[in-house]
Amino acid sequence: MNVRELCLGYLSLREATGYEIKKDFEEGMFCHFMEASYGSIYPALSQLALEGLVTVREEEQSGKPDKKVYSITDVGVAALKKSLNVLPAQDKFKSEFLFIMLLQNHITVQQRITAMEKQMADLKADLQSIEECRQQGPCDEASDFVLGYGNAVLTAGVTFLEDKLSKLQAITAKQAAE
Amino acid sequence: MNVRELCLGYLSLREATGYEIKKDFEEGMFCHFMEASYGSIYPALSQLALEGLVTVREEEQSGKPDKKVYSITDVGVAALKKSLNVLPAQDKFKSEFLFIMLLQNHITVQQRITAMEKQMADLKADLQSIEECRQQGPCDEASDFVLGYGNAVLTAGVTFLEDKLSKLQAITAKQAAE
DNA sequence: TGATGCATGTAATCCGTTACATGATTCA
DNA sequence: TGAATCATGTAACGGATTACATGCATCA
Repeated sequence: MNVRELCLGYLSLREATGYEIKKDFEEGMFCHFMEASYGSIYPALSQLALEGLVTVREEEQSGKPDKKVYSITDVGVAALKKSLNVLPAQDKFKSEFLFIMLLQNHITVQQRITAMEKQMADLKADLQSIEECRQQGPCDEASDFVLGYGNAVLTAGVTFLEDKLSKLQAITAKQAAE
Repeated sequence: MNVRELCLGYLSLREATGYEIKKDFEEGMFCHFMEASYGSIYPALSQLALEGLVTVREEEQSGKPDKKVYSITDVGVAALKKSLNVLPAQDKFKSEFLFIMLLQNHITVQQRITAMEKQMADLKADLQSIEECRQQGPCDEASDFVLGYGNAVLTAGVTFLEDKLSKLQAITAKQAAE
C-alpha cells in the first residue's frame, strides 16, 4: 500500500485537491491509521492523472490560490477494485512510547509519568477527532466501522493507561507524604 | 527513533547478537510495536561499535557459525538515557485493513468477511505471542506494562471485530436461507 | 507586521527493505 | 535430498520525508 493507492482510494469517496487529501490524513477520517506528506501526494496525483486513473479540473478562486480538483475515472475505479482484492498486509504499529516504557529502568519515575501523560493526551486527541468526524460526516456503514474500530482500540489504551497512571501517582503521593 | 537507537535500547536489557535482536523483533517482546530487518540491524551494530557505544565479542560455536555478541558500554547507556529523555513521538498506526473497510462499497460481502477474518487471525496471533512472552520471560514491571498494553489494545480490536463479524455472518446466513 | 491558512510543487536526502551471497548442520 | 535454523553481511533500489520555493489573504 503506497501513497498512490491511498490517493486513488480517497478519490473514490469524493473528489478532492491534494491539499484536502493531506488535511484528511492529518485531521479527518484517515488520520488515525494512515499518513502521507505533500511531497508524496502531489507527485502521486500527477502520476495517476498521466495514467488516466483520475482527471484534473483547475478551479480559480477569488482571494485564494487556484486549485486542482482530482476525480477518479472508471479506469481508476477498476484499478482500485483490483488492488482491494489483495488481502491486506498486517497492521503496522510503531510505538516509541512502549519502547521507553520497556526501558523504564533507565529513567526517573517523574519522566515515566510525563511520558504516560503525553501518551494519554495523544490518545485522547485522536478520540476527540474521531468524535468530530462522527458529528460532521455522513454516517454510512463504512465510516462507522472505521471510526468504531479506532474508538475501541484507543479507548482500550486510555483505560489501561488511566489505571497504571493512577496507581503510580498514588505511590508517588504517598512517598511525598512520608 | 531509528534502528540504531532501537538496537542500543535492546542491548541495554541484555547482550545479544544481531540475529537474536531480529528474532525478538519478529516473535519476542518487541514484535507488536517495532520492527527492523537484518539489512538495517547489522550496519547499525557495526556503527555503534565504531563509536564505542557497544563492544563486540566474537564467539566460536561447534556446529554453528561463529557469532558476534554485542554488549552496551557505559558511554552507550549514557547516550541511551539522553535519547530517552526526549518525549516519544506519537504512535504510528498503519492499517490497510481499515483502508479496505472504508472502501467496502467497492468489494463484495464475501471479500469483506474474508478481510475481517484475516484481521482477526492476525490479532489473535499477536495475542498468542504476547501470551508466550508472559509465560517464558522474566516478569518484571517494564515488560509487564508493555505486554499488558499490547494485550489491552489487541483484545479491544478482537472484541470489536467479533461483534461485527457475527452480525455480518448472521445476515448472510439469513439471506442464504431465503 | 508577523503568523496562519490556502494552495502547489520540486530536489535533496535519508532510512530502510529486498535481494543476493555464503556456509555448516540438523531434521524429515 | 531438500528444507529449516543459525549466522553475518553488502549493494541496489525504492519510497517517503524534509526542506525549500512561491504567493496571496486574513486576522491579531
